[in-house]
Amino acid sequence: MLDIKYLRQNIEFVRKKMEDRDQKIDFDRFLSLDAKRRDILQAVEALRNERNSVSKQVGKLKKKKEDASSLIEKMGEVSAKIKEYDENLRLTEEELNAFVMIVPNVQHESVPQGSGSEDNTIVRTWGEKPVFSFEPRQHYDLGESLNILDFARGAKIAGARFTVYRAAGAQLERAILNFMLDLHTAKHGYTEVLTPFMVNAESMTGTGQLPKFREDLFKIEGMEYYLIPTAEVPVTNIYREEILEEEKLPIYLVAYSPCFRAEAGSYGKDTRGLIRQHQFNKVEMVKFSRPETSYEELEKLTADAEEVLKRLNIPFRTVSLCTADLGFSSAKTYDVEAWLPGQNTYREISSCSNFEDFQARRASIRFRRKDSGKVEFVHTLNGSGLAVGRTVVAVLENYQQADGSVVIPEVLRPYMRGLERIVP
RNA sequence: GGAGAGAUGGCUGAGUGGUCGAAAGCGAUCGCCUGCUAAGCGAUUGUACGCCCUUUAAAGGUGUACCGCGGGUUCAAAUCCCGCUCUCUCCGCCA
Repeated sequence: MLDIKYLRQNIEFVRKKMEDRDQKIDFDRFLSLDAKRRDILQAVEALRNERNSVSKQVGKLKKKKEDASSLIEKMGEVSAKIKEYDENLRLTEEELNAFVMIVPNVQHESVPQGSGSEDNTIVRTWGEKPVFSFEPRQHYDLGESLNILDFARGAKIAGARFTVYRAAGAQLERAILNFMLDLHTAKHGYTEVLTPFMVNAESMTGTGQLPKFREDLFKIEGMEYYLIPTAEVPVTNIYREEILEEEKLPIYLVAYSPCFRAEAGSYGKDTRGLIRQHQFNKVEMVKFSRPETSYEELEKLTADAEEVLKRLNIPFRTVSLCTADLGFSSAKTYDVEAWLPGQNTYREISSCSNFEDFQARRASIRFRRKDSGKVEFVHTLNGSGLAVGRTVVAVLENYQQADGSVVIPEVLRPYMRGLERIVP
């Protein structure tokens, strides 16, 4: 969320930024709520001040065994008034809070203006697209004919958008996952964490899923637990309501987790295959940084995600999301898109974002400056490193052979007991 | 699931209705002392939100709130009452 003070003082700037994001937000209502809140606050604080000082006098009088009944009577009235104002204040703050919680982040100045994914700008492309002497097949065909992906049985035991992996397929998923975790921990300086896969409402609010995107989440019935849609949620919330030492920054964490997404409103999109599932595995990188280095960290984070594809020798391109595609909490996002020959297109396989202090303010994640002793919000960043299921898709499609087999990329072979090829 | 104990500042830990934002100790920072270090001495040591002042900064002044969370009693609550959450101990069950 945005800082209320910042919003108050830069209302026209934010108004313009939200127009660029095509967000219709009633900032006049914000201004009036904010003014109302401060009016009530001043009134109630004056009353409290009176009550505090008179109550002290009462204490002194009673000690001297003198009469204080008139003061007590008067303060009874004051207290009743305070109660009234408090209720009013609570309602106003609730409204104000509800408003601020649904205002998206202010995008960075480098974010391209646009009205759809066609306006995302291509930052770079890497790799040689493989050339096939045959018509390359889509991953779900390959997966079924190799008997490593079973969509029918996934649907039977759970429903649409669930898949059973078997044999070399299950092994490939696990190999990719371990390869990525090892790369990020050994070469990129991340510390691995393993978190709960269910979280409470406070955590979901901290990273921005709640209150606005409730319908995208799976909730446990009868309990205040939500299944995580990404490890970003538990990992970012590790430091919720904490003040960190400046020397500890930047903090790099990497986590494997399954991700659960209701995919509300995606009917008809990517209905076949592994691309869009209710449950998928992901390796997620999360950073906590000082504000002045967060954009530098975003570049490094994106490079860390790209490195996975480079080592797998899968062609990709990186795009900077335009205002229309930018997520609610993000100030700037790069999507890394892997080349999928079967689909003859690039598909998102990683999304790397700088949230600046947007999540940190919601989650109250702060740090203390060493020289001044001042407390400030950290900047949080995260990026997939990578989505595992989609990486399986990319491997199958890029490494498929004329005979229907799939060659295992060399870096994955140690994770698959030396297996070089998946054959029908 | 049953029984009991507890939750106070960066940490340890006092505080059972008023002078408590909170004793004491530790730690930290600054200063003094000192050939260096240690010891010693002195000072400082939370966060948030308002208001005043100010260049919409910083600093400063001032007020309010916060002793796990939420409510209640009272002129007045860290302290009394109710509910909740979490932690610990014992018993049961369990991967």
